[in-house]
Formats: sequence, structure tokens, C-alpha cells
Amino acid sequence: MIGKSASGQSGKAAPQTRIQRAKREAILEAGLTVFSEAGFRGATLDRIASEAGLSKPNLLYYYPSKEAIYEALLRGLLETWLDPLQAIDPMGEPVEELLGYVRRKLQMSRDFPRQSRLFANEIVQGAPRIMPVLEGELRGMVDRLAMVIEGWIAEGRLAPVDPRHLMFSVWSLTQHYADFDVQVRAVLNADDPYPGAETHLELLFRRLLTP
Amino acid sequence: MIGKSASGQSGKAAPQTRIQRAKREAILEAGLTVFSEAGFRGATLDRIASEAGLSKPNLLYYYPSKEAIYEALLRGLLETWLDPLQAIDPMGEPVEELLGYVRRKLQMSRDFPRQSRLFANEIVQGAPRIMPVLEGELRGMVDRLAMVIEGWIAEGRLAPVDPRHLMFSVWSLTQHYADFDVQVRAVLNADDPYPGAETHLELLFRRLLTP
DNA sequence: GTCTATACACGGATAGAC
DNA sequence: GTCTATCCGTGTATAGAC
Repeated sequence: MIGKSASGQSGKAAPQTRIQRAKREAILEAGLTVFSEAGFRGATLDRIASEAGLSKPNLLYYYPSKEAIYEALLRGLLETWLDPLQAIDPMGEPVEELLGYVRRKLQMSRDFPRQSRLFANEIVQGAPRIMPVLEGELRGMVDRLAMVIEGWIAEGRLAPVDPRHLMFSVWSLTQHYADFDVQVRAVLNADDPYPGAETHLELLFRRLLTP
Repeated sequence: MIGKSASGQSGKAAPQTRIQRAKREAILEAGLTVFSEAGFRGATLDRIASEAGLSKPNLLYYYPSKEAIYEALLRGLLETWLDPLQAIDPMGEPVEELLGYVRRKLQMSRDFPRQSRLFANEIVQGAPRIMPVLEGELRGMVDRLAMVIEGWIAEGRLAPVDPRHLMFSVWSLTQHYADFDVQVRAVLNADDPYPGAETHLELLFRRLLTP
């Protein structure tokens, strides 16, 4: 299970030299690549090890199991992932605050597509490991934001929308460009879909949200 | 590879009794369930066989390999999947035609969530088997539709939008409710997200598309 | 056509030398 | 800490009896 302890370091608080930290980092980096491409079951320790430049047993010296690497990745993911949501300012101008959120989220798809796909893989397959976080932290954050949005609507500073479905729209539209990347590129027959995407999403949300 | 031959029956044109058809059908049905939940590698013949009420060797009598079942499913998927796109009428009223497409697509997410997730799994992991279809048929259909949409915009019957990114928006918004189902339910803490989704998407696209 | 038994490869994890 | 060798479970696929 995920999200129970704050530090991901197994509690032992071992001294941790720089070189150890570096190798653990390399493993997570490799794991991110492999897990995001193949999903949990599709990934192999062989590939992760070779990608990280380590032998398989050596990799298992740093992380005790495949599961452990995967869970460490999910844990790390959640912080950066939920961050942009926190950055929405209830005191700001509603439409601009939400558009800023959309922009940050789209940028994350461009800059961290592997993280997005890792998350997508986990959810599509039923979120076997990350479900508690969805029902706990995520729902809590969305509930809080929903109240803010409803306040904005009541004040007439935002067009009336269902706040939670609005969130789903932001997530799906932005993450689509990372998760369905190959399809997007195949259809567009172009290299970088993001300039077009940014313009399109700005237009879409401005039209939806402007009172 | 997918989409080369029209019939999925391996060319032998064997007589095919009703009972054989029924078993092949049961296998595909079971395969859809298992592959959509676990992805290609995560699925096992054991689970598919037991789900279909067959022994494993018996299953392999009807389909020669795991790959064969998977490819048969992808092939079958594409027809129903691209169908709603074909149903858009260039002679109809633009906003209503596109809203109809959105509605049909959302209904497919509700009625065939396993198909949606099967497709999502395939694409997220780089579309190793279905890429040719994306670059061929899908791109072709989107290109044709894009011209229709551009015509509508030129006539002032539709607000100016990038036609291809509009398609991405329809796909991501509607399929999100099938693919990220567990997340949607976790956040909403409710059972059936679809009534809310339909209202929301109708509002969203009407606002976006009305000139 | 359908079963039991089994071959065989792959992958996660461990043992133990260095 | 890092390696080589290896164990062993799981999973695809086949052999061969019925």
C-alpha cells in the first residue's frame, strides 16, 4: 500500500552515502522509464537493471523487490502530481487561476510524460496499489477545491459548472497528450503537438469558464 | 500486425459449426475482460480459459496463441470504435452533429468500458500492434472530418477551433469516464458518474462550438 | 474436440564467493 | 557492495491418450 509513511526510506535511517543515493536515484529513473512503457507486470528487473547500468542482484541490494521500486515511484509521483492543484489561489481571479492550472498541467504532460503514463497504467488497471490515496488525499483536495469553485460561481465570477467534472476535464484533456502521445502524433503527422494543444485548451476553457 | 485482412478467420474458411462459433465467441468475451483489466502481458491464458469455462489446451485449440486472441479483439474493436465517427453527417447542423458524436462516444464508454480500457492499454504502452491502423485508417478519417469542420467554420456555422485537437478533446473527455473509472468514482464517492458527465460535456461542447 | 501431463522459457529472488 | 550461479514459481505452448 502507498502513502502510509512520510519518508520512503524504509524507516531504518541508514547513513546513506552520496554514491548510494545516486544509485537509488538511477534505479528510480530507470524504473520510471520501464514501468511507464510496460506497466507493472510488463516491466522486468532485467530491463530496469540494464537501463540503470547495474546487475540484477545489485539492483535488488538497493531495493528489496520489484514491488518496492514501483511503490517508491508511485509515492514520489504523488507529490509533484498534486502540487499544481495546491497552487490554485482561492483569492485570485477565478478564470485565470483555473487557466493557470490547465497550463501547468499541460506543461507537466510535456515535461514528464513518463510519470503521466505510469499513473495512467496504474489507474486503467484498477489502481490496485494507489486506490487509498485516491479515496483519501485526492478526494479531500478535490472536495476543498470544489467549495472554492462553488463560491466563485455564487459570486458570479465564474460560469456555472460542476466542479468535479471540471477537474476530470482538466485532467483528461491535459494528460491525454502524454498518455495517448503515439496516437496524437500518428493523427497529426507532426512532431510537437504541444503548441497547438496549448492554444486549443486555452480557448476551450476560456469559453467554458468565462461567465 | 493488425488490419491487413478483412476477415479475421485466418483464411482457411473452415466450415465452422454453431458450437464452434459460440466457443470462439466465449473466448473473445473472456479475453476482453482479462486483457482490459490486466493488459497484454498481465493477462494469462489460465484466467482467460477459466473465465470462458474451457481448459487451457482447449482454448489453444480454437486460437493458436495468446497473441491471436489479442489481435482478434483489437481487430473487432476498431470497427465499432470508429463507427460513430462515420455517423457524422456533413450535411447536418454542425453543432448538433458534433454534440451527437460526443453523446454516442460517451455512451460507448458507459456501455463498453472494457473495450475502451483495452484500447487505452494498447496506446499507453506505445501501440505496438495497432500503430499501422492509427497512421492509416484513423488518420485518413480524421483528415476527412477536419475538412468538413473547416468548411463549417468558414461558413460561420461553427466557432473557430482546431479540428484535430477538437477530436482529441472528444476522445479524451469521453473515454476518461471508462479508462479512469476507478479514479472518477473515488473522487465523486458516487456510483454512476454518467448523468453528471453527460450534462457537463453537453455544456462544455456547446459553449466551445456555438459560433 | 477435449482432456492430462509435460516440455520449456522467462523472470523474480536468493546463495555465497570475492 | 558487487558479482556468478542458481533456485523455483509461473505461464505459454505442445504431446499424445481418449
